[in-house]
Amino acid sequence: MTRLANPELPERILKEAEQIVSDSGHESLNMRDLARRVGVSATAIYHYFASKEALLLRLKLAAAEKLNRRIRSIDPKLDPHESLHRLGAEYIEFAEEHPNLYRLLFETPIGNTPLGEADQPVLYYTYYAARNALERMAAAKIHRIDPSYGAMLGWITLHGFSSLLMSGTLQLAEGMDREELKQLFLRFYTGGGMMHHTEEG
Amino acid sequence: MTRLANPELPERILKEAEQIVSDSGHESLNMRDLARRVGVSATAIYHYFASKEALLLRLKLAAAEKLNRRIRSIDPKLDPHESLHRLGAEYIEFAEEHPNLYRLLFETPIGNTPLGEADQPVLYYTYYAARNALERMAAAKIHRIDPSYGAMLGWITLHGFSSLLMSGTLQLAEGMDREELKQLFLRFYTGGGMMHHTEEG
DNA sequence: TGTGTTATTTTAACTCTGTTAAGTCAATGA
DNA sequence: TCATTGACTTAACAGAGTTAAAATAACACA
Repeated sequence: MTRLANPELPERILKEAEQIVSDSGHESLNMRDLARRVGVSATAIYHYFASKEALLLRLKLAAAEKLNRRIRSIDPKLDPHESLHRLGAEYIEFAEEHPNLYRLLFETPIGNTPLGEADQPVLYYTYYAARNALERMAAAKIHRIDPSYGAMLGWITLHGFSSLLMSGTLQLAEGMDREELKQLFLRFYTGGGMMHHTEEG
Repeated sequence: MTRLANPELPERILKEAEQIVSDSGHESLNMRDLARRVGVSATAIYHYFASKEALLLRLKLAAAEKLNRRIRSIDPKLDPHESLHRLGAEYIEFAEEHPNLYRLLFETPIGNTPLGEADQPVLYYTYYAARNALERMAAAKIHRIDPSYGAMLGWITLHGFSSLLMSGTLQLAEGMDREELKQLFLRFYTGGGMMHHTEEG
């Protein structure tokens, strides 16, 4: 059966695949089903992507770019403290809006293929952004933590929040409000830490 | 071919399956291979476990118990602050020693089966332990954060650290020492937070 | 001791999924 | 015009989860 002209098939495959992953999680991506949706035979995909894993890796990078775009949208003229706060908010909101993309980003050691060197910056963007803010703070002598370690700590807490609450592994404990926890978290993350905060005390 | 007596087959299946998952990750658990190792036909497993997913769920609970045992081993006579610190150390060390079990614990929304109510406490043990310490602190008026929210924040950061660094998604940034980050993290987590710590500054 | 019943396990087989091999067909360029 | 290449398709294999049916072992009771 003759196919109607298929402009930019690889793009259409990627788009549809992202849709599926975003809707249902990477574990339910299925080559045959994907092909059917795109309107093409299953093996056609292999003309453009070496394997399912390669395709997932492309989606992973696309998801990272999507998150990074958000982070880049933060007004660079903000003072570093406010920058950090907005970074956290954007990060968490990305995870809230696209939990399955977030899972794809961090949950899968996609096969055993570690990403190439070239892709690292794409996945480390949050870290670099946080470090940048901390370096500006250090320059202004606002505090004394090492920016590299500090940025890592910041990222760690952001990831903890996003992963633990958004992945569906875990509900909130009884009587807890997610929005409230989020606000508390954001202050905790940029600010005083667990012990110094005064909240619902 | 006659099978030699098979005392407690389900236990042997579980043990072998845990071995595989712990060594290679839950994604590489394979019913046929598992059966072969145990020395039994593939379908024999289904006499004791309804499905692969059910088996993984058992392993997940077993992994949770393993972590909880560690937490319970903490001397209850410690003061709450020291308790929290030890809790963090045990948690992280569990993740370091058994990264694949840790992944099983938090990474898989095993199929769509949310755990039953009865299993929640097993998976929330860390949270309860942290909350208990914070309640003791609150009682002693050491600080004023709400113990429920505080415990959640603590767990979130512990999970962030364990997940981000242990899952292999991510290497340490250049020039960073894992042990150093861990120590810094533990002080951050119980103590002052990112902004108040003085480290390598 | 024999015999019926149940528990335990095996063999065969089905389905679904990733993937490879081989073929079709249209466009293209010498 | 014809060989070559690109963009696909159909056929088919292998591995994995799972079910159905058959075989064997264990056991309870007459």
